[in-house]
Amino acid sequence: MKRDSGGAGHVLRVAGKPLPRSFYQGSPELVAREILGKVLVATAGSRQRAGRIVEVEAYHGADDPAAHAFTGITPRNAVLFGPPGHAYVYFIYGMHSCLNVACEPEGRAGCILVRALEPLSGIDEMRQRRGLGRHAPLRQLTSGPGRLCQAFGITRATHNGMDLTSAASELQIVEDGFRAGNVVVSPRIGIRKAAERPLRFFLADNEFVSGRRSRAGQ
DNA sequence: ATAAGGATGACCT
DNA sequence: GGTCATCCTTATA
Repeated sequence: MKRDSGGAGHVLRVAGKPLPRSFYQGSPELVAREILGKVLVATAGSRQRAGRIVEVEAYHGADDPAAHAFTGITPRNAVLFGPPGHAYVYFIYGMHSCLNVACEPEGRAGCILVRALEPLSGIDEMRQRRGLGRHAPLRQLTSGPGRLCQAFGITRATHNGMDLTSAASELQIVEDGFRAGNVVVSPRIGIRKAAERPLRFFLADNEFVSGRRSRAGQ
């Protein structure tokens, strides 16, 4: 797929309906593997942003000390215990939002955290929302969970609990026929508890995966 | 390397 | 009511 310039009035070029609720009913690991390569789409009026999911992490419930759901249901994490396919958005470090998607059947907590996207469309708008210059490298737009939420305008106030499987939803995840190549598994990033579990999944050799690389980028 | 930043939950009184 | 440690990060130097 080609990237567009992100101009106003761009029409969605990713065909297809949002992924169905059944897609999210499995375990977080399973959903994490399968969601790689799918496309996150945010629509606002005639404008839209889209990016391919290239990096995610899986979080469980009572058996995962690093998960928000670990200590049981609270007002903040209630979405995780609800039906799958809904967005769990939380605010962290006083400035960033993070986007998760609830997995597992209703009553069981679990989710995947979206950590990085490859920008596909709405790129100019992403640059604006990120406060970057007109020629900022694409990698600075959506390589990181906070960055991608800023680029897409995702906040807890407007998106927490949103059903991503509804065709009418402002935020959706769709399949566009892309075939994900090799998937790499590693420990999750930035956590202290259960840090050894291999629950981070990303597309091998994709430049938009977050985190430190050998030299280039940041 | 590390400062910035704010919501949350746990634990008090 | 209040305080405090924690937190799935990012942009700087």
